[in-house]
Amino acid sequence: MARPRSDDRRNAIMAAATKIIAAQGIGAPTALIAKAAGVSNGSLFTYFETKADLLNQLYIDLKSELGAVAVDGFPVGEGQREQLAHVWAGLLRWSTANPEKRRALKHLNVAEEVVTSSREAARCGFGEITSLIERARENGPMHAAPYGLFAAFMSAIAEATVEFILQDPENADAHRQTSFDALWRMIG
Amino acid sequence: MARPRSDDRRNAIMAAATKIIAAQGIGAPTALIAKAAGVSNGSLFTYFETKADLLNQLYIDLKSELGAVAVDGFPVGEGQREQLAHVWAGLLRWSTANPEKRRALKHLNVAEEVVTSSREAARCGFGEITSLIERARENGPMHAAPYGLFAAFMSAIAEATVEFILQDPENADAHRQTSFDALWRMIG
DNA sequence: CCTGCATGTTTGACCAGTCAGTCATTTGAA
DNA sequence: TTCAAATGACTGACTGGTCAAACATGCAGG
Repeated sequence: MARPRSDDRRNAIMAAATKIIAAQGIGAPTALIAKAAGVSNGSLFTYFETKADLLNQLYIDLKSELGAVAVDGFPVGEGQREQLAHVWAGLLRWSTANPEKRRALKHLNVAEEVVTSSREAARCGFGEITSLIERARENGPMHAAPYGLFAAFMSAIAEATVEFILQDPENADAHRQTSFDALWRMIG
Repeated sequence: MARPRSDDRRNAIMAAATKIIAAQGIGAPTALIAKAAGVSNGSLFTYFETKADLLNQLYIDLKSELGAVAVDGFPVGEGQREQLAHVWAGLLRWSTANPEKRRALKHLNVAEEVVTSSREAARCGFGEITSLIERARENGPMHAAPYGLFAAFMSAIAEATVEFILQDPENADAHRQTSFDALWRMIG
């Protein structure tokens, strides 16, 4: 058998794409990504059918990683406030500790090339978080609001907080606390 | 004197750019914008030095319009809650009534081509709103939070709300109310 | 009223550069 | 030797921006 199509290469391309897209946005040339991955540009297209395919895969990958990190070490026995605080801290920690991944994800979030089915696929990594949120708000003033609206608020606040922490990292903890308190006040 | 460089043409290009950029994003070819404006592609570059110049002008234009609309009919004598509700309603009304302008603005907001000085220039249309927000939160639990963080929360929530209203226009009023209540709860 | 000229504007074919994706050729493990 | 995998020069499509020619307009003098 010939040298196998290694997953290592795939991952190298994904990692390179993360870096390049974080720096240059979705418009970055595939040739640059291939080069950064130590791969010929022709090879890139044996691992990903099209550029759009690469972007979609990367989106799912990053989003899933974010979801997984946020529920890691989930405090099962605790109250809702502590559980949500845990998830909140996890989201912010990953985003601030992996600025390139976050930045790439930010670009992918608004990219037209990333199709609906990819967005749905990525959502399934957030099942635990979704149900936590549902439970947390069901007795508060936002119980009647559609879930999507509330989820949009949450991720919007998270996004704004991360943006702010990256600008002012010294007060990261304070900003995290401020944003969580604001979020909790919003819930009820 | 020969036919003057009409502002009408400039505006036509701006309007066309709004439409095309809303539909295709920042990457839309200038030729398409020129065509939609009923102008040759060469002419476009007599009104705007470069594509980036056009994007910056358009950004300032749209953002200023949004700011102006939000403070239109500002209820000077009323309480802070009513004042903020007025601004909130104004922001959401403009955004939902002008989906193309909003969509174009959304693209421009994240465009690298739009430089810092343009963003600053656009901010001055929001002076009134800024001071209102400062007054509104100065006695609440967010009084210690940096202004930028709070402003980011606000515009993030507004953005999420608009997105949601456009998906579910029948319940626009309910969503507007929900989001304002959430915002007000956040303030204190 | 017409004609010719000067001034300034509009035009669109064109240019140079860029990009995603292809494919004939090479490589190297089995 | 065999053959899947890797390569990178190449292609065709497209883009922002240019520029020489065409055109509109106002005016002076016949």
